[in-house]
Amino acid sequence: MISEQHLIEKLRLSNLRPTKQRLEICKVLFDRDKTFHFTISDLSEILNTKSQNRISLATIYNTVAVLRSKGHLKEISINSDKTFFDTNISDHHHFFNENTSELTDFYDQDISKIKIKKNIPGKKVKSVEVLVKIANNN
Amino acid sequence: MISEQHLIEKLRLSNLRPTKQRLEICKVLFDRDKTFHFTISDLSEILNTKSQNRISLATIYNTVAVLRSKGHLKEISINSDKTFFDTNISDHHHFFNENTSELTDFYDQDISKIKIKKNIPGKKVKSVEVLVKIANNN
DNA sequence: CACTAGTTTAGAATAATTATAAAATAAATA
DNA sequence: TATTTATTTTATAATTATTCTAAACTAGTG
Repeated sequence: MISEQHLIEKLRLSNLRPTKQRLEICKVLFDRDKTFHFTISDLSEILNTKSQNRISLATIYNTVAVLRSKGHLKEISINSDKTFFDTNISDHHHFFNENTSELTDFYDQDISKIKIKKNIPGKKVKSVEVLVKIANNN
Repeated sequence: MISEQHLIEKLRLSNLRPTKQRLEICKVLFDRDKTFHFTISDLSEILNTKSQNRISLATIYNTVAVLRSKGHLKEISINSDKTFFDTNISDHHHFFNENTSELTDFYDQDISKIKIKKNIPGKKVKSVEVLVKIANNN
């Protein structure tokens, strides 16, 4: 349970005005126990069933984009028709179940330390993402 | 330099008729020294400048899809507006340049050995892909 | 309260991809 | 070789996620 005050702080610290819409979206995204993997349409559906005052799709896109740019959400590198986001912004990785298309997190302790020995001159590493594709044994 | 005969074999072994269009596409894809990373629009552009008899976009989509399903091409897990494919179907990894959207391969010798310490019961690891996002220093 | 910069919104625009269904063609059969 | 059948190609329309636009709205500041 995260207080509204906490969410307001979070937004303010990123120079984002705590508007009604952003607070509602943030409540859905961040007031939960477990990591949340979602697409815009997932989020949109939740918001529209949950609350009576509908938030426009453009606002949902805008808000998710700005939260991502401020580092509160992570975009997951998966090739899909829809973009996936993750509320878990720590360095972690994913299992992708090829049978069900479901994602599961795994963390640094679940993988040997990754060290990239090659570097590209003039470029800086922004992120290292590991995607482990899994499927049924049979 | 791959002979036309070799490409015909390749197609036949996958139960694909070696049509004029497929042979032209396969020549572009597989008759090269280095790995080829491409999007449909890249491929389309090459085919249309290279040859006088234009191949329809639908055929390019169809052919790439069928080659992928037969295991001759790999779809790369990147979240982008366009889907990337790779003629290198072996297990290997990528740098993704966020400024130019270009991909660069890197191989096992360029990264410390990856060992996944977590496993999902009843599931088998199909692939481990590492995506390193890079960007300009400034 | 009044101002300003930031935000929301509906709807239009864009663009990748998929679907459709008719025409063309490769392979199989006679 | 001629005929038949199944596959493939094609132009075009349809679909769909995402971005753009510009007007209306609102939060914060003085």
